[in-house]
Amino acid sequence: MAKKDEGIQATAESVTLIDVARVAGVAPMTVSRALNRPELVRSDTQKKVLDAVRATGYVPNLLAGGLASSKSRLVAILLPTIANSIFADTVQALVDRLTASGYQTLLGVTAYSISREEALVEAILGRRPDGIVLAGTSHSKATVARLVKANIPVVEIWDLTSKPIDTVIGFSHEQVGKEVAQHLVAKGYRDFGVLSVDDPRGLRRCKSLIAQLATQGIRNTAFEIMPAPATLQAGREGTAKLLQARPPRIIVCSSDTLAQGVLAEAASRKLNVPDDIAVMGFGDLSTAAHVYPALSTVRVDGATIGMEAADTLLARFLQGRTGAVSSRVKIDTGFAIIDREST
Amino acid sequence: MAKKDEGIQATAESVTLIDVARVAGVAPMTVSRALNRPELVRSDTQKKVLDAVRATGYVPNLLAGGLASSKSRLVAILLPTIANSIFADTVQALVDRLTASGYQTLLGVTAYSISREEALVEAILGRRPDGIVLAGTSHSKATVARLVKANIPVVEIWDLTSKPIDTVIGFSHEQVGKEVAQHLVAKGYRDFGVLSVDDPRGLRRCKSLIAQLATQGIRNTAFEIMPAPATLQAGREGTAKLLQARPPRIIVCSSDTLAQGVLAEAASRKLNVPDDIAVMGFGDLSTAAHVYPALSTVRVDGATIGMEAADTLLARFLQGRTGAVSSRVKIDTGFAIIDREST
DNA sequence: CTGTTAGCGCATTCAG
DNA sequence: CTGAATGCGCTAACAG
Repeated sequence: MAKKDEGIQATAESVTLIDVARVAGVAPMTVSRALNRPELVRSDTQKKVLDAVRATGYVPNLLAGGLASSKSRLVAILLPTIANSIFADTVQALVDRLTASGYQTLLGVTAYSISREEALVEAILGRRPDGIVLAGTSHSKATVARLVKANIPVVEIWDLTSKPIDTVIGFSHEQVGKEVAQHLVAKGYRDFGVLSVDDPRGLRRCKSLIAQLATQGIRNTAFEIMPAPATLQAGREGTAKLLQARPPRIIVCSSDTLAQGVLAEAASRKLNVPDDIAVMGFGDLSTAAHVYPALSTVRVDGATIGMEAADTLLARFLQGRTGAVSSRVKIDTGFAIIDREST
Repeated sequence: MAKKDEGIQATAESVTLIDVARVAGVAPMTVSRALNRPELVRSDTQKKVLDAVRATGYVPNLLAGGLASSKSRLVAILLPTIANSIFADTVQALVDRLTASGYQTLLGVTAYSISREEALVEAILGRRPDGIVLAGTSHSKATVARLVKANIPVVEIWDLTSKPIDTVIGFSHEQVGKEVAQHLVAKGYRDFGVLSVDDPRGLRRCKSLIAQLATQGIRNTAFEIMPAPATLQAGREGTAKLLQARPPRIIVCSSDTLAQGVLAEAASRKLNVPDDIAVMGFGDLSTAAHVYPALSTVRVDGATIGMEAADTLLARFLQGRTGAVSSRVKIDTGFAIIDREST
C-alpha cells in the first residue's frame, strides 16, 4: 500500500496492539493484559499503557480478540418483529443488562417465519455468539440441530415447553387461554367471540380458550383470524365481522392492540363497554389501560423475562464453557388476569 | 451425560474450512471461493464443496473471515430507546433491507445519553462494522472523532444538520416547530400550551414552535416539560398542570403518546376535543389516529428513513472502500402536518 | 479455474 | 509481574 504517495489524509490505517506497545515501551502482550486483566499488571505499567492507548486512539479489534480467545462477547436475539412490539420491554431489559456486563447484542428479525429463523440462526452462529435468545419454542429441526451443535447457552423466551433446547423462560399460552375461559365463564359469560391475528402464540391462546369453553359446554364460539400484524384497523374489521353474524356478549382478543380496535369500533357503534359488549385483551398495553378503563386483559411481565434471560446467560458465561451440559432450566414467569370491568 | 466417560459427547469442536476441504478433496481456498464467490468456481467442484459442507455441518467463522478480509458484513444501529418507539418503523425497514443483502445488525441503546453513546460507539467500533447508523446529529467530540477515524460510512438519521459527519437522513425539528406554529396561528389559535418530554429532539421542536409564536406576537405560551419517557400518564399529568394555570385553547405535544394522555385527561374532564380544547401531537401513531379522529399531528415517514439509510449504506459498500471520501450527503425526508380537526 | 504462501490482530500458553 | 512464541480460521495476492 502506498505509504505517502498522494498523501491521502490521516487515514491512520488501524492502530494495533503492537503500535500501542511500541509507544508505551512494553511488549504487546502487556498491553493486552493491561486492557483485559488490569489486576495482573503493575499500576505504573498500566498507566503507561493507558496513556499510549489515548495517544494512539487505539480501538481493540474484537474480531481478532474473539478469534484468538473464542469468546465473542456477543449475544444474539431473535424476535418475530420489533414494530408494535410486546417484546419491547423484554428487549430493553435484556440489552440493558447485557450491555452493563460488557456484552453486545446482535438483533435478528424473523417475521414469524420458521425458515427465516433458520437462515438467521445459521448466519448468526457464524459470528460465534457466546449465547443466543430466541422468542418462542417452535423451531425447525435444522435450527435446533445447529443450536445444539453450537454448544452455547440458548434461551427460549415468551413461551414454555417440556423440552427446551436448553433454558426456557416464559409462560404457557395454553394456560392463558384456559384460565381466561374459566375466569369469564365463572363471571357468567356464555356467548363468546374470539379475535386473533395469525401469529402462532396468539392462535394457541385463542384455540386453548375455545377448547376450554367447549369442555364447559360452550360450543358456539365465533372465531375470526386476521392477517398479522395486529393493528387497530384489524381489530375494527374483525369486530365488524363478528358483530354482523350473531353479536357475542364478549370479545376475547389475541392482543391489546386488537382489543383497542374492538373498543374503537364499539365506540363508533355507540356500544357501551362492558355493558353492551365486554372486551378482553392480552399484553396489558399501558396505553390501552389508561384510555379504556373498562378493558380487561392478561398481564405478562416482559421486563422480567428479559432480566431472567440476561441473568441466565451471564451466569453461564461466568461458569465458563461447561461443555455440552444443557441444564434444561425452565422458568415459569406466569401471567395475571386483570379484570377491569366495574361489575 | 458423558457417554464414553472422558470422551465428552460429540462436541464436534468446530468444523473448519480445512475439514471441509479435506472431505471435498480440494484446497481450503477453493472451499472459501465456492462459498463466497461461486462464479469463480467450476460447477462440479462447487457441488463437491457444497456436499462436503452439508456432510460436515460446517458453519463459516465470520470472525476469522472478517479479520482476514477486513469486511465484517455488520452494520451497527444506535438508538435512544426501542420501547415506545417511533423508531420502530425505521429499524424494521433498515434491518429488513440489510438482512436481505447479507448484512447483520448490531443494536445499541443509548438511552438519550451522549456519554452512553460514546461508550457504545467505542465498543461497537471494536467489532469493525462496515457501517453505522446513529439516531440524531448531536454527539460528543470524542464520538465524532472516533467515527471519522473509523473511516466507514456513517448515517445520521431522524434529524438534519448542516455539518453531517458523513450522510444525514431526516428532517428539521426546528422546521417542524416553526411550521406547526404558523399553521395553527393561521387557523386562528392564539392561546397555546406546550407539553414535551425531556428528549432533545422533542424539546427542539417545542422551543422552535414557541420561538415562532413569539415572532408572531404570541408570548404567553405555557411550557411544561415531563421527564422521559413519554407515557400516557405523563401526558395526563402535564395536562393537569397546564389546565390548572390558565387553560390554553390548544395543547401542542412533543409526541403522540403524550397527546393521547392529553386526550384521555380531557375526556375525563368532559372537555370536548377540538371544541373546548384542541390537541396537536407528533409522530402519527396509528393507534392515536384511529381512536381519536380529532387528534391533529405531524406525520414523519420512519420507514422511508430506514430504507434510505439502508440504501445509502449498501451503495457505499458496493463502491468499495473509497478511502476517507465523505460525500456529506443530506437527505430531507420532510414531514407533513395532518390536520384532523373537523373545522 | 485452482492451489500456495502469508498474514489479519489478538490471546493462550508457557518461560523468565 | 512481564515477555516470546504460536496459532485461532480465514482470505488476498499471487502462481500455476
